[in-house]
Amino acid sequence: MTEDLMTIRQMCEAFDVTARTLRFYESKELLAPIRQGQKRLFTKKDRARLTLILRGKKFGFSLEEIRQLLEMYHMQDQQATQLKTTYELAQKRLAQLIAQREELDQVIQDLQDQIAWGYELMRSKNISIKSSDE
Amino acid sequence: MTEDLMTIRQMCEAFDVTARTLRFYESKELLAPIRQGQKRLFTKKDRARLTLILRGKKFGFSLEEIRQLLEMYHMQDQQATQLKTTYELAQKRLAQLIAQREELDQVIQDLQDQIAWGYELMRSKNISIKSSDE
DNA sequence: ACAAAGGTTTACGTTGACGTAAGTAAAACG
DNA sequence: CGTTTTACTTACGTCAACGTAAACCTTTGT
Repeated sequence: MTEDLMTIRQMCEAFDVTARTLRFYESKELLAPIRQGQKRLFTKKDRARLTLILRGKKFGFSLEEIRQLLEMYHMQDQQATQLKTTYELAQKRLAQLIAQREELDQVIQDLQDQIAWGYELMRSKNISIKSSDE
Repeated sequence: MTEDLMTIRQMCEAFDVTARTLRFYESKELLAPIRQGQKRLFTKKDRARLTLILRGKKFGFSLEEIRQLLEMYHMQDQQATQLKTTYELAQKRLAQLIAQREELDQVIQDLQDQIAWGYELMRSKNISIKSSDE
């Protein structure tokens, strides 16, 4: 049962990141692996956090922004004020994300139109298209 | 009719970017304003491109990636090979964008769940919530 | 016993995307 | 006609997010 602990190397392989990255995240207080002597041991909690970190990164959140969002996960006993602040911050983020999705829909539409246009252009020039396997 | 030309300062105000940014984009061949002596004059085409650049940036495209995508807009007379390459590149991008949208939907869902959880937590602690105007 | 494997800290290097400052030149205004 | 305004080039600075190298432990297999 005590074996939900992972070494740094195992983490690297599981999440496809470098050891440097994990140590860097720790230095920025995004992760807090426990220590066995010198060595880091990453818990389930660390893995959950890392998943969120990597997900956040895909959408252009800075590490500092991610750090703030991560706080929300562990505020059970914190002060009310801070909780409320984070709650409001989360609301703002949500609004941003929804706006971002609308824009993304637009970008996808634009690109699809362009592809259709390019397709016609290619047809008119008799360029064979095929899939891509030569 | 020759007045779809804008100075750098006008561009800055219209798009809320700095002059440095516009010159930087030119140096990276993302923009190609015409010159009147030393001075840059930005055409409608430049503005269309800048719109796309800024839009692309919102979704984490690097300037180099954006540059490649921009090529598609002006390939009318180019070689077929290049056209085909770009066409395929656009297809890949499209797939990426759609995947990104799916992930974004997931992030939005997660955040909404968290907000609901935080809301309950706050209710249980009798923290007043209100809108935010106070 | 000892070398290879895996881990550590410390610290300088790098890349992308600009910021910022210095020093000119041209143009528009009072 | 002098002086602000606007713009230009050149070039060094910056910040985030790591990469990379050096120098060092410690365990583990043979």
